[in-house]
Amino acid sequence: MSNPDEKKSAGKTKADKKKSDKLKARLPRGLIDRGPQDLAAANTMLEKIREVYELYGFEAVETPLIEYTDALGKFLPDQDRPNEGVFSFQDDDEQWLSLRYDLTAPLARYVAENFDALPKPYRSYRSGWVFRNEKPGPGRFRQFMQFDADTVGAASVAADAEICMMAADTMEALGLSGQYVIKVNNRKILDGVMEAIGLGGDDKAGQRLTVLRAIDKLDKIGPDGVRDLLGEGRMDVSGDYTKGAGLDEGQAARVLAFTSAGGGDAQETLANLDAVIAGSERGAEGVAELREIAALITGTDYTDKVVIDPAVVRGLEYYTGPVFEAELTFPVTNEDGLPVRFGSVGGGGRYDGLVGRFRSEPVPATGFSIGVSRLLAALQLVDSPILAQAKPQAPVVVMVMERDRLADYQKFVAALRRAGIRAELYLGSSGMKAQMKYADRRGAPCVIIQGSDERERGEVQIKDLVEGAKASAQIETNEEWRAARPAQFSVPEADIVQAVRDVLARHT
RNA sequence: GCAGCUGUAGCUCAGUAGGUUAGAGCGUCGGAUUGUGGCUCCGAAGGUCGGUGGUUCGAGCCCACCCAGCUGUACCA
Repeated sequence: MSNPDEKKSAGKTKADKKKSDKLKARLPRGLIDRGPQDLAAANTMLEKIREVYELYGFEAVETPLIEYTDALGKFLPDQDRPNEGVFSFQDDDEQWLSLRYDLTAPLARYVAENFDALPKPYRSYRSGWVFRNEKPGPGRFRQFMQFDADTVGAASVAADAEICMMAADTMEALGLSGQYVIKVNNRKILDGVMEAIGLGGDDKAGQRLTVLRAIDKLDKIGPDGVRDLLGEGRMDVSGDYTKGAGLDEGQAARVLAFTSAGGGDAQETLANLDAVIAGSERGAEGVAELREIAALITGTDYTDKVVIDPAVVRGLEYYTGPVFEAELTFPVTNEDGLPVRFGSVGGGGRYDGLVGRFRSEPVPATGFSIGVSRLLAALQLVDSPILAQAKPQAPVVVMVMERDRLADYQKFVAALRRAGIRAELYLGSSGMKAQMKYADRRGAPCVIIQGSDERERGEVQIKDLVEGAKASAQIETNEEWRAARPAQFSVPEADIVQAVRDVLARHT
């Protein structure tokens, strides 16, 4: 070649120029790529959930990722900040469209639009990506997957109870037996309490919402923190101040009495709640509904799995009755060994008003949503055996020794594929060593080698890479390693399929 | 949005009170070994020191502003 210096400097200037022009490959924050292991794990999980939902008689339905903005929420995007919270954009005709941020609002739209054609109660499930334009955090992404089941057109709390039992069965199917709890509460009780302390009426809606959010943070900031948020406000450790709901001490005490009404068992909790809501008609209705749910669950397999917890409120406004939350009961730590606050991995409740937005008559509905991405992250952090069994099998690699014999190699590959064995021909341009490295990196169970020597004998070499790796532990020098050709044997061409099967059988 | 912390190679990080050509480990690629993945050894590629401006004879280091990331918090229809 020419003068290396000259070549180097010439190459460098060129590369520098090129580099500054090049796009930087980067992923927007809060979004992730998923590799083969992640996909296999997620698919396994989705399949388990789907089986449970099917068993309960729910049918599949899919709606698009994009909806008219007004179908998702109450208002059009703020002209100045159209992407606040959701991702929104305008169609050709200037109508606002948004990426869905949950699967409930699109279902309500679907049911309303096809109301007359659907059997009622309509029971359906669906999974898919949803999008939120919010600050991401551990286990929180801007695109994530949910798996929902809903019963529309059934006002009975039997529908709510069924949803809870199905949520429990789903967690069992995911191998989380004894490691989760489905918490149930009823919005009407809290509404009753708020009514009783003078927070009823439309003009107090904002204040009621603040109370809901304060209670929602109970497990994070404790009763004292909640008390501050119910009153004047709270200063957190970072010095950030959150304005409170402005309740007086008596009112706050009343709310806190409600959240701490949980007893040793359902009967005790219900009795405590009766006392707390004394005098509120709406509250009494809520307790009665909870009592019915308890009656359907107590004494069954679900007694310890589905529990009444008055501190569960859910942040959303649209819930009108029973609300549910699925929570993991084991501690989760991240890669650095630090504890991670996972919160709930699923939630739901009754939303009797949501379909009614599109129709003149009210339509009762209840449903449950599993945060697939978050639950998957939790399962991965605890090395769940459910995911371990989902490892994809890597292909057998047929190596290319003689460039002009590609047709022969292709025949080997085809024979393996016909036998249902994942196989591929090496399609790169490198030599044998690189091909071995490639196969190793792919995780191939074995490679097929046929050079001129083997071809003349009508044979192929099969090298078992898994056994070979074990053998390498005993071998010190490379000379020895290469001479020994560990875990390698020769078979007639006609016996390739059977020989590979034998190798695969050894490693599964 | 608010607050704190952090930005040096693909990754994890050194970088001495401002002082020549900014380093290491891992990873990547190549060679020793033109037909054998591991180990070992040798070598190479890879950097606008987050950006801009300022102080200085001189800035990866000091100052200002900006940007990005992380953590907490708020919001999350």
